[in-house]
Amino acid sequence: MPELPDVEIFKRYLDSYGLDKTIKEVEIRSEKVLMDLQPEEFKSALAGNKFGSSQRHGKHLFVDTSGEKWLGFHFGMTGFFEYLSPGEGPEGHPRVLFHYDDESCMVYDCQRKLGEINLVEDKDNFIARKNLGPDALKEVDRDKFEVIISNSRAMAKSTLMNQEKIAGIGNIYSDEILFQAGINPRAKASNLSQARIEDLYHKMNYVLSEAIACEVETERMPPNFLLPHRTPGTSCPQCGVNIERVKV
DNA sequence: ACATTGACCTGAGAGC
DNA sequence: TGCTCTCAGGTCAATG
Repeated sequence: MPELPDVEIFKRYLDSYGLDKTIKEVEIRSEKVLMDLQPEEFKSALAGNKFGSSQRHGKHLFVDTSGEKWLGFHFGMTGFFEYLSPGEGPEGHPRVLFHYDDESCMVYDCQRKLGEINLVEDKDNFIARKNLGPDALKEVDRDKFEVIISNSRAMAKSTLMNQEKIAGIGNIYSDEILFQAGINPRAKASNLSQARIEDLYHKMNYVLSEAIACEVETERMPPNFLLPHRTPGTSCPQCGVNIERVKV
């Protein structure tokens, strides 16, 4: 669920509530999301520090800790941040809690524990190690996009979702982008005409930036978006036919 | 190089 | 009410 637009909203949320405050203590309720990181190492790397600027790459969010390392957040399928004012307790599935010295708190919540938090020495290095492609919104221009698509022998949907080719797009938004472009998700990427690819490029930017502008709230999205009508049994926002589900 | 499947996790909701 | 089953959909590894 957290794809590029979601993570961008998480970034803005953290930027507005969580930066420049001293971290008093880090509470770890699930070591699972720290992967192979030692909890004590994690805590000591952060205690007394502050979150500074943050940078998003695809579905990853990197946060300056004013220490030697950055924090790398990934949100899996169910991750998000929740800011707690002093006195408020966490609800839901808090996994890691960053307690500030003013008694407020930034919570990393991840119900299914498929997300992860890493200490990252060098984020470019991290991106390279993970083989992440260029960020879909910031680092892919028209020409680069055309090369990526026309060189991919996979299905259009798989190509858009492949983080090594383009970083940031997942199941939901690949569907939306292809829907807006009128392209069958099963179509072979390299078979698309240049005109189709160019249109697809604009639709990718349109969908992603529109979703961010709506702060990822489905109710606020344009009426021609498929996203709020993904469940089978509802009708197409553009032509009215019943929505059916196919597995791609 | 790509498709497919299952594993990882957990809980909300459906159905009985 | 309470149980079990299905589903959600990001990433990775194994297999074809």
